[in-house]
Amino acid sequence: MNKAEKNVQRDYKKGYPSPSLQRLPLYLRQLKLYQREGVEKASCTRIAQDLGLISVQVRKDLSMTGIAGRPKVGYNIDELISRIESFLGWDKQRKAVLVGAGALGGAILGYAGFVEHGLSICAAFDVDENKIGTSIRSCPVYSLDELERFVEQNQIVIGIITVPQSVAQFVTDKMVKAGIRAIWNYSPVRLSVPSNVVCETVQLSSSFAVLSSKVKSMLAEERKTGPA
Amino acid sequence: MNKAEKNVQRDYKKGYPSPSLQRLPLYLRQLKLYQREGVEKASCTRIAQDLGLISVQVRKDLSMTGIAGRPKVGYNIDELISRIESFLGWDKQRKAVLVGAGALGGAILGYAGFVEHGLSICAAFDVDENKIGTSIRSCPVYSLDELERFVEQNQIVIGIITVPQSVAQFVTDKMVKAGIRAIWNYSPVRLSVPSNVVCETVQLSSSFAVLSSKVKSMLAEERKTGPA
DNA sequence: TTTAAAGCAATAAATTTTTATCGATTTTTA
DNA sequence: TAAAAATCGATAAAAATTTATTGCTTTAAA
Repeated sequence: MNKAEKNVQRDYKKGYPSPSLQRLPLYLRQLKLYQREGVEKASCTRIAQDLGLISVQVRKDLSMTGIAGRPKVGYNIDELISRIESFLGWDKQRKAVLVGAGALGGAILGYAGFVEHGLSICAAFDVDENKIGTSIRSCPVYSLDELERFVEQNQIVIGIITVPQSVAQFVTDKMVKAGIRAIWNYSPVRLSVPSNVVCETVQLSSSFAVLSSKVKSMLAEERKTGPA
Repeated sequence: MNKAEKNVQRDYKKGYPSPSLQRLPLYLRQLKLYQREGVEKASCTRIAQDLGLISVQVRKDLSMTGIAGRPKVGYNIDELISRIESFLGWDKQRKAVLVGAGALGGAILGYAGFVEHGLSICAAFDVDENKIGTSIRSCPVYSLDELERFVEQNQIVIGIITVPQSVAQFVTDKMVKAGIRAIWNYSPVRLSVPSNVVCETVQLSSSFAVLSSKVKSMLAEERKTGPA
């Protein structure tokens, strides 16, 4: 590894383990399920069982939030939920805009779950004249030209990118210029952003690659041992 | 970890490192970019640079596919592409159905990229009478009642789930019963499937959790050192 | 009241994944 | 034609992540 490569890597600041962070929403969902069932306490053993994990991992993950559990009892569900939510910053609403009011954009606007994660999508933007002026899922669609003004006036923090890959970097630059600080990117391109802006890309094909690999080894297995 | 927990874990067969698998589509995309530019060879150094990775990691990842590179030159791009594609099984089309012809389903049907990954979505299914009989992105929408017959008659391997979480397990069971062997799940529920069926869940909230964590540490950093 | 069981917390071990190093090979340049 | 530079492939080291172990605490049952 040469010096240039080292600098690339060092750009990311060491925080919490990413696999653990990614499991937190699973716990949250399960805990809310318990909550709806009227259960008040949950042990790691129980949570692990219900999620197909093992208890020590759950315990270690949850310890990130600083919660204390009681032996033989577990954690208080209400407290655990609010601990996780505040750990992720999901306890307060963060304002967002979405650019690209196509099918994918519409799907994200329509997914109610994100509201529970503190994501408040205030407006969508597009260049399509037929969409501008309409509402999608009660979210107004404006012209992309108005992005900058809107972001400034409404102190938007998060930008969601659901445009075709050919214009993803262009939209990113516009967002950055407008003052967006975090970008949730649904396009498959690697966006370049300044160091004071964070970015997270959803790679659907990565997920499909994992599935494909599973399929391949399943089929290979069957050729050896015969179909199930 | 008790015995029951051990069995849960052992259910998955050890294959290739999942992080490596997830990077393969990134390489593929970059390589096709080179290809369109008319470039014939690419070194790990170059690929790493363009993707923000380091060369040894790229080299190790690509070695999964069994490709041989030449020192000082790199890999032949055409060959590397077909190696990756065949490694993932993306070189031959696999037939799929999609259940849940809502916004998310429509977005997936509309994403042309998946065709390049060997994913051939033959039909969509829904229970909404207004959708049944129509076409979305030139993909016919049938009644969910017809799923089983269609899967059997057309030898469908993959099922894509884009329904609300409340019916995800119900749809899964239907798919399994019909003979689907792989499920790509876009709902946030953990699906239970028999051991001869593989399943991969897209967790959008996990991605958002990572972004949220980045935002939190960015903001915390700024409170210490002052805004950029 | 004692004993047993469940489960948390902390620490240690194992595993997986990433990164570094080194020798060999190919190309380019002197 | 020899030396230098780039990069592969393999192996070793380091770091990150997962899993195991141990001791202590709380609850419940004998």
